[in-house]
Amino acid sequence: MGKPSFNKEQQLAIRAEGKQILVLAGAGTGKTTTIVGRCNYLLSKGVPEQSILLITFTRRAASEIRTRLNSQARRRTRVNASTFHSWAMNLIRRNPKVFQMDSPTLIDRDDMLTLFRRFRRDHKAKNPPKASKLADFHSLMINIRGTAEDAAELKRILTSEIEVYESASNFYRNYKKSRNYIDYDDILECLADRLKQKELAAAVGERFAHIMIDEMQDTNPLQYDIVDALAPHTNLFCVGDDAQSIYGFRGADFESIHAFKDRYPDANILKLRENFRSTQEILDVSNWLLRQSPLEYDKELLAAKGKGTMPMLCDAEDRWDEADFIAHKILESYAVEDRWANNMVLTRTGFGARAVESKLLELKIPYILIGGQSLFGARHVKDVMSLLRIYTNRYDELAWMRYLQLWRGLGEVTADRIFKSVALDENGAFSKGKGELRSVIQDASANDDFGWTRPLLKVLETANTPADLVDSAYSSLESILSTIFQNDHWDVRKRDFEYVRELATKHRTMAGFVDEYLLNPVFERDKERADTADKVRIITVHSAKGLEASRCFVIDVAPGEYPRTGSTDEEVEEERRVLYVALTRAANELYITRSTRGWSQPKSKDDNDTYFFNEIPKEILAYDGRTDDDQTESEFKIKF
DNA sequence: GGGGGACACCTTTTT
DNA sequence: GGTGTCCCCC
Repeated sequence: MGKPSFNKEQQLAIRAEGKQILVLAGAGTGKTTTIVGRCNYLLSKGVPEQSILLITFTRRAASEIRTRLNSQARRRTRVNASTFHSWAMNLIRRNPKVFQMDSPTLIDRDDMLTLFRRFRRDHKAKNPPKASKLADFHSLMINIRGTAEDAAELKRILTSEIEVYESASNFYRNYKKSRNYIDYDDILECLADRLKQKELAAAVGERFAHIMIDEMQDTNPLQYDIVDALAPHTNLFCVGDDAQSIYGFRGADFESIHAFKDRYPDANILKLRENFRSTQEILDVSNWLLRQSPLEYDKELLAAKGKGTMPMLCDAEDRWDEADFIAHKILESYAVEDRWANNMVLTRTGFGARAVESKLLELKIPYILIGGQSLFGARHVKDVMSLLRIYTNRYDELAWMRYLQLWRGLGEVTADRIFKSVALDENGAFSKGKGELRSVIQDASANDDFGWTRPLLKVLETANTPADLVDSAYSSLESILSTIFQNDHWDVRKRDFEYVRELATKHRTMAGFVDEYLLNPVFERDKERADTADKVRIITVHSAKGLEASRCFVIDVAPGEYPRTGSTDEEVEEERRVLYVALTRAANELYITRSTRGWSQPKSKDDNDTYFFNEIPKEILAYDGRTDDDQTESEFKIKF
């Protein structure tokens, strides 16, 4: 990240004129560099920092950009780099009247699933699908701004089943509304709907006169509605690559980027073609993968740095053998390079890298795992946060239910009764008239057989900085939590609260803190400053987009996994792009590993037929059998 | 009404 | 290996 230098195409993009600009940039062509360059260019022309808004799709990408901006400016800039969600949430929080949202409580996917589970229980007769399917369906419907039928078509749901999905969706929507909850999708929906008002769109567009959007291909219809509303009032600078569109499950359509010119007829479209990241051999394999697609990506990346070593496909016996191979390659390289962080292990799923993780642990190789469970998704943290959520919003039913059930002998039915008695009036409406939470709890404490009123009263006495509240909540729940988790790594879990407290010190209000931890999740094992530490990175492909490493291991590239068994044609293509993103993270060395006996064995013959690497030409990929020398063919009988 | 044991079923991906 | 769910007993 030294002094930035740009090639011709990048310079053109950085200085491009026009109200709407789209930069089509292949993998490794310096997208982030260009965005940061453009940003600095605008600043040098006198554009005020706070009128620049930089939108990314993951919090990781946002913080990456922020870091680069800060290091170049040698201070904290006031350029706003954030995800669509956290930017929109801030707008809404600061303007409750405009958005008609009076301090709503933000709920996460866990809460969402809890509600859909409740629906399933109450509607058993309808034989509803899994809560996660109901949730995905609802979310997709909102994100494509379509009807239940539209969502059903994308999800291949039978017409006869739409009704259940739709009624679950309605239940969920009504529930949120009655309790003043908003979820991730509501944040964007609320903004998109309100921006239909021209004056508001003009005001927001004026406030954020330059909006830059990274990974434009991941924009879904709901987000496009926001962009479209602002487009006449702001300057748009978008960067994207159709071949890296991997968020179809969230409603993004990779072809929408091709329609940019139709959407904005005066748009200025530019291209970045030169790849600075990888060796030609790595790009040859990546290019080959895209060429096999029936879709015309028209993408042949050319390596600016020329030739290097041949990527390698490695067949291991099982997951542990695969992990062993990777760990030893890393150890070998460390002996020469003296740097762990040159290595990145790319996994498709959060749990897929478990074998690698334990192997690294065993060999004492430092690593961080990115994209796993977030700190605030951990049960014990949610338990403590439920107490603080009640403090913030006494009508937060989900928090009450979780909190009350911490007590032994206090189950769902009793919890529900208590919640109703403290938060609702006789008509089931919020009991605004019942007085302060403190006096309500005090009244309840008279016949509290369990002791649930004590922590609440204690928290209510606490001076209200978020850090003090976290302390107070934790210390009053410590004994009960240590009992609950006594056989479940309590000693490890309890250490998390120090970190939660530290995070809380950065916030002035509890509501702001709660928002922040849901919108910018902190990853459990990401705690010790990922960016500065020298560690091997184990990361999901989705989180790795935009990142690179000198040596990459793409694991579990086996039949039945790439593409996944039972994928539709569209899904197969999305998975091809997922693999493409993974391959193009590598700068110098690329290892593609798979095992014949893992958890994901090919489930059918089809898996072998559709497998992406079936026909890979020998000339572009080296091969390591990992078994006896005479055995050159894997058990899959892959033509190689 | 709550707890606990036995069972099945998984496992995308992010905000 | 973990989690959700069902069912039976206190």
